[in-house]
Amino acid sequence: MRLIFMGSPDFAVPALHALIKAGHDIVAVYTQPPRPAGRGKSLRRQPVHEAADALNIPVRTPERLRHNEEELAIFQSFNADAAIVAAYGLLLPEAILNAPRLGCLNIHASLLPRWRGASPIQSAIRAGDEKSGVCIMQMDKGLDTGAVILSEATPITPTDTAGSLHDKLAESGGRLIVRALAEHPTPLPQDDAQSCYAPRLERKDGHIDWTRPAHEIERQIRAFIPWPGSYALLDEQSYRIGAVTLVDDAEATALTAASPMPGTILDNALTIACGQGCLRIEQIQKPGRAMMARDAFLRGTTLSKGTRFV
RNA sequence: CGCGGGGUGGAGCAGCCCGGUAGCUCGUCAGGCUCAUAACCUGAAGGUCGUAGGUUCAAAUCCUACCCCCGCAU
Repeated sequence: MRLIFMGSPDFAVPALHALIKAGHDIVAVYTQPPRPAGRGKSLRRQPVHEAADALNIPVRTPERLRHNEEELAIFQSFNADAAIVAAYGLLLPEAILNAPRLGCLNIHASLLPRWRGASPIQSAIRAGDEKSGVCIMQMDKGLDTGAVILSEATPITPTDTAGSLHDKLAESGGRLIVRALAEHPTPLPQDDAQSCYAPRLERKDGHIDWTRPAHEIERQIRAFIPWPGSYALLDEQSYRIGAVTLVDDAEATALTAASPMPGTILDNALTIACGQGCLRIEQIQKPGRAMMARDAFLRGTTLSKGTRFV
């Protein structure tokens, strides 16, 4: 088929490659404009942009599509059978949605209607969901509200991070979109009553709230790897926490017998009191340094017992 | 020229501001003590202090350039 591909981050790249491998004709790629990124703040092209360049596919990077008649005309002129959208990052106005013969199909990294929105992968892990997945939907006006054409579930393991799950789902997305175009399954409307939202994350969301239960903090830390990461403050400085393990109930009960304030360091093994239970820091990163294991960290850092992360 | 923090024996750090031939904790190796040990004691190996220049009688320490790593920004 004659397709327009719209996507930006790494998540969308496997889908682009899968479509090409399946023999589809990608007549144009839409992606976010190059943005200042990385050290040096130099302009950097989106992963999809890089991939499209490597494939010699024309790339368009409009700042917006709403109220953009000029871009709409160009979009229509591609005369595409369908547009495939994967984490593009821009809202599509109705005129765009209706332009291709088969409309616009979206690859979304959750089992809709659960986790509509910008951070479906992180949200599923943080909430403790047992599975996540990918949905192909027929896009409509709303935010991730379109009827679902195909879906594929992926279990979330106890050691999954957003990074590891992302990679599985991105690949799943590539498989599914190819199937959707080949099989034309009947779209199934979403049950809005079962929906929930996954808001766009900010750096600040990574600040660990030690008053929450230990198991929730553990999930957040995995959910926020590699971004935005989780951190705690000690002496005005930000320490990134890379991995923790839950302390079993018996030990936790003994360690927290004195009802320490959440965030308090309980022993010489970096065990931290939480709102409920406690957990042990396994990987930690101090300012300006690389992530390191607990024992390495403790060798070069003197922490008096009783100090508290905030 | 976006801002800031780092690169010191295998690991993590101190020393740098106030130049004077390298220190701490741990690891490694050997020996000792011990029923035994991740415990303790003794000893040893291991570093061109990121790279290249410069200043100086003398540079990890001051100056210049470059390389690599980390954080802010999505």
